[in-house]
Amino acid sequence: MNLSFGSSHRGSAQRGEETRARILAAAIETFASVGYEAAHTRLLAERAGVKLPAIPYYFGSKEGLFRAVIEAIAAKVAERMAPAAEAAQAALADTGASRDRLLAPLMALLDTFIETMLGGDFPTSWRLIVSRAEIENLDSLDALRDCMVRTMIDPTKSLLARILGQDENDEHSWLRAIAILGQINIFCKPLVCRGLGWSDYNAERIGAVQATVREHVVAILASSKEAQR
Amino acid sequence: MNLSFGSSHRGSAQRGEETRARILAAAIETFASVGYEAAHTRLLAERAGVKLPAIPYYFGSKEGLFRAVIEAIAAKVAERMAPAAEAAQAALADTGASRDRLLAPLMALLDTFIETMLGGDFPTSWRLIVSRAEIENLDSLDALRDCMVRTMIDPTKSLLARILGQDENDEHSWLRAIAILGQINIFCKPLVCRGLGWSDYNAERIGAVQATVREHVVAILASSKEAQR
DNA sequence: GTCTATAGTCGGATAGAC
DNA sequence: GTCTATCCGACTATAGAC
Repeated sequence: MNLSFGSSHRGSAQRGEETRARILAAAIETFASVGYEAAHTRLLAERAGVKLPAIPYYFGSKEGLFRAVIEAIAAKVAERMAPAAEAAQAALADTGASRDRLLAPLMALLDTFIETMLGGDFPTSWRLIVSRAEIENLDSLDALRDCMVRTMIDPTKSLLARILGQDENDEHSWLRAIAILGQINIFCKPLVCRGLGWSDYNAERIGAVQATVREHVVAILASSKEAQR
Repeated sequence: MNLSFGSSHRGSAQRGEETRARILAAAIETFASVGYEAAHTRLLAERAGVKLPAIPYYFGSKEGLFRAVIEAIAAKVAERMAPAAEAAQAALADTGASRDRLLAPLMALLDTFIETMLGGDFPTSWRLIVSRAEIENLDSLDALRDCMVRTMIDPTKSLLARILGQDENDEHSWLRAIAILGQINIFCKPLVCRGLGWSDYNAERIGAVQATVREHVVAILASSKEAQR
């Protein structure tokens, strides 16, 4: 009996890695659905199909596990945003860039962000952790916050300011960028999704959100252009 | 000794009311700063300057206290929004209302909402509880959610749709209203406030947020009007 | 109406066998 | 690398004195 142990000396390190991954995956779901405090170690262990001591063993502590969860999500966001973020940086580096040369990467950045945050690769549970990150005060959340500022807020602000021919360090430039990103952010809330009668997002619904935001951004840029004349 | 008891038979009920109010006020601060789970009854009692059993005595349980906190905040929001919400309802009831007859209450509604959420009457701690309400799943939060939908989302959606001459029940009308309110919502996050280098909001900063949102709403309405021609 | 004392439960982390 | 068993501290709520 217990044949699987016949070759256990070979894959033991690998089995450890797999256990670690299983705990991490279950922890993402659990922290998202019940929150940090209510995600007791016993519950986390049960959902992962491991015994309780596996958590301190692999992650040091409950907060160590949460930190790992946050880093995994931030890495996924950064990976999905990378092409759009690099295109934005490239356009900004071009000091003589035309309006259209700047507008295209801005729209791509916003579209990709919506697609990343609402799309199937980014399950509802992840959105909840991001939402919590915005209000909770755990040190573990810094990684996620930095990721958001670097990949979204800063490029959006700079592209908008450059298109409008304004100083990108003006307070007004920051306010405008934050307001525009607020339009996307609010759709990450499950309350809003449900309020629309949507159980979850799909390609069509994501497209509708993208269309709405694009329409608003185009309008904002158009009216400011008019005001300049 | 203990002279204060000399006339205790007269004001005992009143003293009870005052104790209740003190617990409620301290609970608002505490739930906001550390969250529901981490706001232990011992901490709540200590912050209120009362002994622990006073909480189950006056509010039944910890969640009863939280429910009372939520209801107090929802009542305050409803009170501050009442004049603007009524003006919006009145304009919507006027089936032949002109564009300007609808635009003014819309702007007043948004301005008042910004003023309510970011102003001094609504301290940072309250904003945090509202933010938590959007993601947490406690039954106690329904009162606050209903208040927000009734006083803000629904009138904003209807006014925008009427101004644009569109069906207010269209999905697009909802998406537009939610996106616009998302611009305000994002400024409620302490992370955003701090990110702007602002320790807290003041009259000047609230004015800057109002100006940004107004500018965007005007642009959105203007460009849609153009598209209709 | 408010207190002290305590009951009863459950939290995270660890020691040590296998 | 994973398990069983257990520790110790902290939690909410209540009982009963004053």
